[in-house]
Amino acid sequence: MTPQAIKVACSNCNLRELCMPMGLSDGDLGKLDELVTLRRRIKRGSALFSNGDKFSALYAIRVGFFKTCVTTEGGRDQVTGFQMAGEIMGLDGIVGDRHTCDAVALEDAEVCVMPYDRIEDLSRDVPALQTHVHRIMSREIVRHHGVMLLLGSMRAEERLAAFLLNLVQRLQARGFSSSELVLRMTREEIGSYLGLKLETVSRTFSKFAEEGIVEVKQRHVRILSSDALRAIVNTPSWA
Amino acid sequence: MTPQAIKVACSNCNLRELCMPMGLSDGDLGKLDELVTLRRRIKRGSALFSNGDKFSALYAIRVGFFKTCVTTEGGRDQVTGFQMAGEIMGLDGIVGDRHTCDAVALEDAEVCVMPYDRIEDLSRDVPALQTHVHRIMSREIVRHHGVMLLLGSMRAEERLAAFLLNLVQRLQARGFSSSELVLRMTREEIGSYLGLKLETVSRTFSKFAEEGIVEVKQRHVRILSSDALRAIVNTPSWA
DNA sequence: CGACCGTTTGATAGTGCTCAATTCAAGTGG
DNA sequence: CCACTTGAATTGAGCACTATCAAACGGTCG
Repeated sequence: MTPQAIKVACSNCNLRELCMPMGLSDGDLGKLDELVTLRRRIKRGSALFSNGDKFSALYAIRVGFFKTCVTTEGGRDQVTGFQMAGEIMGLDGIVGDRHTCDAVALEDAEVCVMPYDRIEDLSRDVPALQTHVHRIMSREIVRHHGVMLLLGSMRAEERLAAFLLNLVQRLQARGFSSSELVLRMTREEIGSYLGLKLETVSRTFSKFAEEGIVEVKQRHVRILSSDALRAIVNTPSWA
Repeated sequence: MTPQAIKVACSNCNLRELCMPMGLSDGDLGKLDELVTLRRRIKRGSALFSNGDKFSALYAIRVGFFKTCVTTEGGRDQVTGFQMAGEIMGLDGIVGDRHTCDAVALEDAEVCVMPYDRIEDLSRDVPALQTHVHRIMSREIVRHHGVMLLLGSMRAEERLAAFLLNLVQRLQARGFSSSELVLRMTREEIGSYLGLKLETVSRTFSKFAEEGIVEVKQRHVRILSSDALRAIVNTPSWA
């Protein structure tokens, strides 16, 4: 077995605690290796899949950072999420056999391709995988509830604070610093995700910086007081 | 077989085109009847399940109308959706084995209880059911993308127009009028869902009425021009 | 019939948006 | 190597939209 082949296997992947294999026994984990038939590289700025594309597989991010966004005929545009290593993309395509959003790489990336029909077959044989697939989809639904809370009831500062806390929390789970991060997206993309204009995002960053909560130099952000951020999120303006 | 027993069966349910049995063959449909072990009545104002409750089943609405909402420690509150006959509730509970939102009946209701472990077992035997469960979850994810678009990029009029169109479209699929409807929720609940205050919802209704787009008498709404509503949604204010 | 909850409507204030100018970082080509 | 171009980020001023506070109205159900 070549080193190359070893690297493909889920059982040896350093993301196995976060990604598809999460919670599977060693025995089941071996079967999962049949699932990932292919890896695909996506250059920064290009799409892994786009609205209207035929749905055929789910994708696990190995390296890189993505945004997903929906667009309407009317030209309305909305970033629906940012995805990082170990996270699963493509669930939107199951219901109508076509993707309904775009998945765009914000930096050079690599994904594991998991053909959907194989997932269905394999999860009939491996109950733990079946459960896990359900969990992944349920987690996405619960995540959306959080986003609705954010978009529906928070003000600009609260939204940005929640956004930063969410990002560092996910980065920390991947072994990165919980106080320092490099944003992979523009102010406009952050704004779209948070339901704000880019100027408002920029101003809010500046405000946080003035208050000594964060240091911001372009896309480099250092969080000086995550407690302050948490207080902003947990203490609604009307309280 | 008593008439009572006949009514329980999915195979005889008048919602089978919309609900869990959708797209299943007659043979598979018979197996589905094992799934629904119990029906449960919920009085108006009380909860089918609440945040923190142990997750054990998914629920299909037979009659009635629900809202789902999430609440934070900080006292923030957000309606995440309104559900009507034939729709599935409880998917949020899968990931953490506990429900993360409340499902409250907005009128006297009745649901079919589908124990989750049976769903998992049965969908291993019935591939069509497995696919269908995945589709239901995927549909929920795609629906959330639409809500994000609404909350993230629309103004009050656009949100309310989109809300009304969505409601009548779902009601029409259930055989109701596509121009007349009775709102089962308060202005405050509509506002929470749309990220607006109740006064803004009320004012926007009045504005639509002045413009001759709808007739509004309390919770009775008659849509006079769904084209006008569509135009409001499809033509962003900045266009 | 009366009390109460939900709704409507008005006046005012605040938050975030729009338009616009400037700064900054990183390439690109002479 | 530096002037130039380009895209992103910052900052300012004025305004539009929605929230807030407050009062009056109406329907529903004990």
